Formats: sequence, C-alpha cells, structure tokens
Amino acid sequence: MDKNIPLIRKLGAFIALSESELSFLASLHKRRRTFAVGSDLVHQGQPDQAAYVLDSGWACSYKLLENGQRQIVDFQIPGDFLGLRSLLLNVSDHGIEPVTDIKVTKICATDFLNALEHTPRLATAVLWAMSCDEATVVERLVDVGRRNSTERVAHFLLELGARLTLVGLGSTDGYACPLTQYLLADALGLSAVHVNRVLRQLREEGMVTFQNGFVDFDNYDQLVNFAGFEQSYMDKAGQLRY
Amino acid sequence: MDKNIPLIRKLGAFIALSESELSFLASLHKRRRTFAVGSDLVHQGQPDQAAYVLDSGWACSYKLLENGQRQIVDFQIPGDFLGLRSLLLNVSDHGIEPVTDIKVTKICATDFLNALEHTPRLATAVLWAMSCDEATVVERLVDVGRRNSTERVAHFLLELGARLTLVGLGSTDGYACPLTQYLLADALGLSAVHVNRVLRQLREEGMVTFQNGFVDFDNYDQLVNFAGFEQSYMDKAGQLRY
DNA sequence: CGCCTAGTTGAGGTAAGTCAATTCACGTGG
DNA sequence: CCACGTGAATTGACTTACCTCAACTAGGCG
Repeated sequence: MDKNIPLIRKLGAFIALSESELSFLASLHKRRRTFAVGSDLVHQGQPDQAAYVLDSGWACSYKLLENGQRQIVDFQIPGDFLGLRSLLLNVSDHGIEPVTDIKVTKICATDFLNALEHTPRLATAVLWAMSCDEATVVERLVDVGRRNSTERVAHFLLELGARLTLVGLGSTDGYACPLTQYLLADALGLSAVHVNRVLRQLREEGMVTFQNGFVDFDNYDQLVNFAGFEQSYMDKAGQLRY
Repeated sequence: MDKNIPLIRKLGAFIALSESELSFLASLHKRRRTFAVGSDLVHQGQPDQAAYVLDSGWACSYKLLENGQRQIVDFQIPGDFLGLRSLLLNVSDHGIEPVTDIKVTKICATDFLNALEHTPRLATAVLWAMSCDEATVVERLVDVGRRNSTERVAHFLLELGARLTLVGLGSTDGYACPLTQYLLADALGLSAVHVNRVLRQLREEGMVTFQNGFVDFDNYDQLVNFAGFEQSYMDKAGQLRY
C-alpha cells in the first residue's frame, strides 16, 4: 500500500502494520492542510483538540517567555507528530509554527482516542513515537545544560542528521537544512551572534559547513568525536519489537 | 479499593478506572523492591526490559557525558513512572538512581505490552502520564535554555512544589525536599557553588528558603511573579477527560 | 577523634551575551 | 532597470553572568 506516506513509514518501522491498521492510517489522510511560513498552527495557551502529522516540510514547537525570549523545544521533520503531547493535556503548553511551507494531516482528538481504544497495537506504536520525541527533547536538554556552545552546535547538527537519515533525507555527507541561525540560537539557548561565530569556527576547522540551506559534514568522524555523539541512540528506530 | 496506591491515585486522576482495571493495577503490586541511596536502578546504556513505579521516596534520571559531567533530566516523586521511556526503545539511554531510599514496583516489558493491548483505556492513561513527563522535561529545557540562574532556581522550586501538591506532598507554604545543592546544580545546568549563591539571594530577598531538607515559600506570590511561573500548567492533572 | 559530605564564601577568569555597524541576497514597486 | 526595504549573515568592541579554584565551617558517624 502507500508505503511512502511518512506516518506509515514511521510507525511501520516499529511494528508490522496489519491491513486494517494500514487502511485506518491511510484513511486519516483525507484531512490534509497546508500552512505557509509565518502562520502558526497552534498558539501557546490555546485549548486545542487536534494534533497533526507532518507530511512535508519542517516545523518547530516552542515556548515563549514573558520577557519575549523563546525556547524552541524541537524541530519536526516529515513523519513526525505535531502537538501530540497537548492532545491529552487540555491546553497546548507550547506553540507550533512552520519553518518552511508545510503539508499536514489533521487528527482530531476524538478520532485519535477512538483509534487508541480499537487498535491497541497502534497505541503501542504511538507510545513508541512519543518515546522518541521525548528522547529528542532530553538530548536537547543535555546539549543546553552541559555542553559548551561549540559542542552543542556540533552535537545538534549530528543529531538532526541522524534523524533525517532515518527518513531518507540525509546521510553522513550532510543534508538540506532550512533552518536559520536565529532558529538554531533559539533551539540551543544561545544568541544568534554567537551561533554565527561557532558555525564559522566549525567550518574553519573543517568539520561541518552550515551554509545556503545545506549542512555538509566535511569530516564526519572528527565531528562525531568532537561532539561526543553517541551514534548508538539512532537505535531508537528500525527496531521491530514485535 | 486501594486508593492510596500512588499509581492508582495518579492514573485515577485522569480516567475513571473500572473494577477490572483497578484489580489489574493492584495485582502489579506484588513485585515490590527497595533501593537504597547509592544503588542505581538502571545504568545508562544497559539494555533493560523493565520499568518501575515509584511508591515512596524520590529518584532522579540522568545522562552522563564523556567528560564526567552529568545532566539530571528529571526528579521522580511518588506515583511517577521510572524508565517508562526506555521500555519501548531497546536500550536505556539514561541512568536512574535513588535520591532517598525508595520503594518501587517492577513492571516487566511483556506484562506492560500485554496490558496495553488488553486494557486500552489504561494505554490512554499511560500516554497521558507520559505527556506529563515530557511536559516536565520541556519545562526544564526552558529553564536551562532561557532563564538566568536566579529565575531558573526559583521556577524549578515552584514547579516541583506544584507537582508535589498534586500528590498531597506540598502546598503554597512549601514542602519537604531531600535534594542537595549538588543535585539541583546537575538538574539546572549550573555549578553547585552558584546554586548556593542563588539560594542565598532568594532567601535574603524573602522569597524562598531552601534549607535543612525543606523548601519554605516565604512569599509565594512574589516568587511566582519573579520566576514568571505559569500556574495554569498544573492543569496537567486533575482533568478527568472521560 | 578524625573523616566525609554538604554547605558557604571570596577572588579571579572566561565563555557567551549585548550593542552596533556592515554586507549580502532577495523581492517589490516606481 | 534601478531604488529601496527587509531579513539573514557577519564581524568587532565591550560587558557580564556564571565558572573554577580554593579555603573554610558545620554536622554525622564509625
């Protein structure tokens, strides 16, 4: 069937989907929408009863502080859920905005809860997807809490590469990356000015080049070593547990 | 029935549990274990097929870096799951250790997956619990990424208070807190020395006193205001959705 | 009595922030 | 076709929040 629907590819990497599960997932794909850069999908604090699956493009989820600063919690790439967490809590505790123009599939809360009850193996798969999301946030926390700016940027670019590789959008050579230095700064708890300096340093040392919408790993092994990147945790995916 | 089993109280806050669900949860409570301070429950990188529920005491989950630093990801209080995330991923990407002597209930992976398949409403409740966990980690990320040290400590103490209040272990007056300044430092991405200075400052300004195993909110409202604490996100719990 | 852990405080260093100016790529409208 | 505006990236000069090192105190316990 539609093996190239991002969500199916993603969940299918964890469990073998039955015919009925596949058709259920495919049926979701009727509610498709498009969002352009600049138009938020979800506003922080807004009560919402819907989540989305990202079909194409990049998005980011973030939290705003009173003083106008913001912390980007995570970037989402095709196949990822958007706003899954706020589906069970009653209010979205974070905002979501497109990084590029995006296509999404909407999932209503009621449909979602129904699906959980009637296709329990899907529920397990969703739980797994959520575990992956959480692992990503944890990785970000470690970046921000305990790595200096250079390691932090290096580690982040590697991790993003690993995630993209899993969905066929990257390799150890690099990947297309629509992020700006400002977005990077907000995700990594740095100032944009400093991100710029760090990127220059990494480029001059011949490890990564972040430029013109592309990340090029000039020396992947050296970068991995420098950032203390644990490649093993890519294990997150591709493990058919049952 | 055993309404004071922490897990039942926790999940029961989200869904109304049926008799069979209750008895299933109660049946879990045969596999109880005790861990003393200093004995890790889970080692980072160890493949594990079990999670736990914390019945009494405090624990923390953390990640170690190559350079010997560590980042505490979250503290767990009675009723919380331990290692839930690593149950579906194959390897535990983090370590877990007791903060105090603790009592836990062990949950094997197979039992857990079985339960998900056969009691779908429990699956939903677990998903909700996981959403709460993730929200906590996100809050920590915002602390570390975008708040200065004083706001960060203040916000953290408030958030912990809110969580403890939900399980009857705290109030706006304060709570018993077994954490050391070193643990606080590892959780907040600060040095222990600096944590000490910040705590002194908060104490001298009459907002919180962190001393002798207790957190006393000397001026709750002022502290909330200073830290930019959103009380509403306590909404996470107590919402019987269906 | 002496050791160990937790907490406290001071002095000095540095990584990263802020402010500000400049360049470049780009679209858009006159 | 050029003038203009706008968002992204770049670089320098200066400031500062937090870290490191180090010394010291106080309580708990074998």
